[in-house]
Amino acid sequence: MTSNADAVEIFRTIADLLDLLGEKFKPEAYRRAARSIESLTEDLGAVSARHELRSIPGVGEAIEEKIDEYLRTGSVSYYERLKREIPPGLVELMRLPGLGPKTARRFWVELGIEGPNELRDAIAAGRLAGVKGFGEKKIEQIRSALVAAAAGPGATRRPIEEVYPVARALVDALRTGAGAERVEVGGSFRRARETVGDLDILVTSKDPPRAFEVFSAHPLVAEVKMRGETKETVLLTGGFQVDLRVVQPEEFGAALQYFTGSKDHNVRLRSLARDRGLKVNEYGVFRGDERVAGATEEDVYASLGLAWIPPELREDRGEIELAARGAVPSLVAESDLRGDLHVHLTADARPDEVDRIVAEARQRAYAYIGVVVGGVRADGTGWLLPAATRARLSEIRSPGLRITRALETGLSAVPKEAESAGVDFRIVVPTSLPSGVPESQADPAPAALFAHIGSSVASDAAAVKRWVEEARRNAAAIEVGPGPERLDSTAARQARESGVLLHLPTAFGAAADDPTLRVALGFARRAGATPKDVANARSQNEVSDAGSGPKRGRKGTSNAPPRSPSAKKRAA
DNA sequence: GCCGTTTTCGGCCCGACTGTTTTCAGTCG
Repeated sequence: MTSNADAVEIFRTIADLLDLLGEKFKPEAYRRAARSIESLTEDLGAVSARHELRSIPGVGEAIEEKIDEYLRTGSVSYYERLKREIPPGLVELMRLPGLGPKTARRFWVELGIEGPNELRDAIAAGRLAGVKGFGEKKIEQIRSALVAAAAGPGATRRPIEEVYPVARALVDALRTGAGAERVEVGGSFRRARETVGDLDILVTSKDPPRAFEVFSAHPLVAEVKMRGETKETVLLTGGFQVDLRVVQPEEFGAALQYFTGSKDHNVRLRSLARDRGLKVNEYGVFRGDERVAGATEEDVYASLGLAWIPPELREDRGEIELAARGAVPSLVAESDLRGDLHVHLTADARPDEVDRIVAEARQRAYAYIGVVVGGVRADGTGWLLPAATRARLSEIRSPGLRITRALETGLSAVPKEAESAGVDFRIVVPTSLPSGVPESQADPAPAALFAHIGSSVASDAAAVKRWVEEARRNAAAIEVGPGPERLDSTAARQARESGVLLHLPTAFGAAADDPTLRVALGFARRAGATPKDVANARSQNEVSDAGSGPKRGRKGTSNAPPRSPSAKKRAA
């Protein structure tokens, strides 16, 4: 069995092994290819079958051959040979913080050390003392890195929704307490990647030392790792790393662009600049010694002949070409949202909860909401909101707001007891009725939305593909956002490219700083979604048309949610 | 090993910081 993730790991390790051999440019070439493969929305096997491997950025003749060999045989002979040449323990060594390929190689060549255990013993035996380039501090640094590595994996990337509150707290502290004028978070957080390895915070300040003081005194900060003139690195409790950089106002745009990345995007930008006789760094865009841009990101891109590119697209996946043609898509934004088809109440909600939801929808100026009135539990039994609450839903009127009722069911599994709910459309969730549970024979309401779909793409790309295909066949939207039950940005891109609309959770009833919607928007934007690609950014009219794509098989008849008579008239 | 509105060969982002140096190499992002 082959997988993209497996191929990525092979190419990453090849890069590390080549690093250890002292190769200059090959390692980056293999890493580049690995990053590209990681962000693919389909299996390498499918790309290979179409003979399109070379269209993957960073994949040329040699890497194409290795991918094909991997797909055929499950292994790569070049990789196997490198592993025989170089002790695998050296890769572990060079991955220790503060150590790199050069140092690991010196241990191997000069001291015969082939792995972490041997290095630990060598340090204990004093064999490093007196070796050129290894002073007391360096040896101590290595010793503690070894101890940390032995204690288990260090700080790993964290889900972006967990990082939101941390980012917010630090940004607030810098704004209010540190005299910082502009404050922005860059890095993969700003690009809305699913996971974030560290935070890069940029500020302008007339008093940098004060910014550093306030920052390192923040209650979340456990340890100051490093402080220079313009940059400070701290570790939070739990080991999460945050970098603070203080820049001049005239550099702010260039610095934000630079520290937002991605690496591949920046490399492309730099070579584009070089071709035009310009130089880009974090201080600005320069022609010789003259700064031609730097205060804003728009200036930086414009000086290179490019339209501004939303951070979520900066992955070198064709966005620079789009920006050169002035064809960057207008990605969906919060202000585009016009409703929510998936509003949950608690199962025992009282009628006044309905009024609360409606008030919130009005406050957001939404045109429609779909409220879940019942569904099917894992054991196959149905549940419904209390009768009085359902009655309130049916009778409540709110000018300009259409209220529809949804039932959560399996793809075809509608429990008989949920029949009486009187619903407008179904939300399909991954469940099936156990044998013996009576299934409704009535014509079910159409499926307009697929939700609660387990979607960690890395773990089961095939399952995501099946759900996207089912959503497409039902002409239903599919939910995108944080958490294991929603599609991530890679799966969202796959859905969008298959012509499936995305649905964003708008977090009814949540606290003002709840990150769910922001993260969902970020994922949708990473997937390249414009308002037209998002079900709940469409007008009520268009949403009512959700069932007008490829026809459902079986029992599907009407569109969902049903159009109001006036909507039908307008559409006609 | 990849790549090309100057190139199919000759480039490949670039600056901050640390430690160990006495002018710089290695690592990191």
